[in-house]
Amino acid sequence: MADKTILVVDDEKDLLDLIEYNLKKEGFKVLKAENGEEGIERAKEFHPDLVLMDIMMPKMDGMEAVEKMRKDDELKSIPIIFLTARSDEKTEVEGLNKGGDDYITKPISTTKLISRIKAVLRRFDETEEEVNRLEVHDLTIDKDRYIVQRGDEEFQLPRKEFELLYYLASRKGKVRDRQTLLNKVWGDNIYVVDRTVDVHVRKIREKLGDHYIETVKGVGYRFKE
Amino acid sequence: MADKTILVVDDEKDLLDLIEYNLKKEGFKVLKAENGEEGIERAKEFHPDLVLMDIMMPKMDGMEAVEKMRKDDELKSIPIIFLTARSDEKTEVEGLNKGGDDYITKPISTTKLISRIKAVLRRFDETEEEVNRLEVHDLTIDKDRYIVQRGDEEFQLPRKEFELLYYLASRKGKVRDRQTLLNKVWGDNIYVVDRTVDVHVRKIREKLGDHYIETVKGVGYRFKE
DNA sequence: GCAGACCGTAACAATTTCTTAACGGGTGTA
DNA sequence: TACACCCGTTAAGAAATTGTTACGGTCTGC
Repeated sequence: MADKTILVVDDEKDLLDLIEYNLKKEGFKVLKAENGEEGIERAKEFHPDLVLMDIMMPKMDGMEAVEKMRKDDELKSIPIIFLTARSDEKTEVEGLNKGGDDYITKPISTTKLISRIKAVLRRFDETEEEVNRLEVHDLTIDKDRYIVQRGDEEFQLPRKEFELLYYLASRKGKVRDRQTLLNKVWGDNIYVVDRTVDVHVRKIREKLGDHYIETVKGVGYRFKE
Repeated sequence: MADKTILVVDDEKDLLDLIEYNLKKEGFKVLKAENGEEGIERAKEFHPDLVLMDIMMPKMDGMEAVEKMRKDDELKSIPIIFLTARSDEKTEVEGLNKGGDDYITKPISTTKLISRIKAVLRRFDETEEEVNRLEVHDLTIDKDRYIVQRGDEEFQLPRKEFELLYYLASRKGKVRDRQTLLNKVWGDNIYVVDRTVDVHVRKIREKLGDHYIETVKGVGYRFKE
């Protein structure tokens, strides 16, 4: 939980400072912004782990800022907690629809604020954690941890091997020629001899056994269907 | 991405409604079912583009439903995302080699859910192009996999044989002389004796039987109409 | 800076695929 | 029947492709 950066967006400077003080005491890093526009700038620059956003603000209000963030690929996955003065159910619903992940009314006790923040961060950590897994045959290929599991065994493949395996496994059955593999796994304009793919395939087979990746002579490789 | 239909299967009505609401807001069409059995019925009827499937359900649980779907020709290629409660994740998911394409633990933020759905759809869009598949007589000639199927049999033809077969099969009934076949399958400026074609035709016949490619004496070859 | 992991490359071995050439059978025709 | 033409079939060697290993370079963590 430590080391998380939180962006606080509020036009009331006193409140901003108060929140900053309390968050820092809890070990968070804090960024501040005084309106939506500035908030988005900060977010783009620093990619905070969470945004605390006031709804009522000059220049660009919180609602609008959040809508923009949700449309921005860079920012759309950052969790947002709304702050508002009124406990008004209608705005609450609207706020959540626009893409907020939680909603807090002012005034709020700092302990409650902190616990909400931690709750949202925890939720995001968890979902983030479980998300990139692939189950093929008897393998679990976990892209978040860069680990391949088979039963109780765990294989720690080097990056390229892992990514090659992942790419093929996520297209189970489809043949891909070496050039395509290089483009997709190594990158578009990387100059590498295509036999490099062979060597990596061999290393994967060496570790996992050769019954996963099939060779299609004259064409390329394929993850076994 | 728009216009995609998503079938959500979950026994918790509230959650079902919440997910429906959020998916519709994203422009998806939504089908709902409250247990596995109903889910399969809906899937058969409407052929959704993706299924969001809860694992723990009464009547027929998600695991069982997915197994059934994977065995059903009509449904087997529909991508499935599992939903699972955090607690039973570890045990349940290990038995899931059957055919989930992803899974997500509850509770989940809607933004995360949406992004996962889009990711899976994107992956399937990319890979699921029916264009490269040819169905002739009792054969399926799949150029993506470089595999020929007949019923449960699979034939892995060498490249030239495969390409020759594919070329003829995709022009079912049309006769092509050897020179044309060489140009089209071997390439324009390849110097090869035309009897080579005969040998390849023979090999194909040897593997698949001789009732697919017909000889037209004095002219060339033809895939049987 | 050193050890070790990782990556790309080259070289050679092993394997598969392709091509050729040769022979034989069938068919039609003079 | 004899001949010409075309295709089927086979086997051998050529060619292409991949497997495997080893080596140097780079980067990283200690």
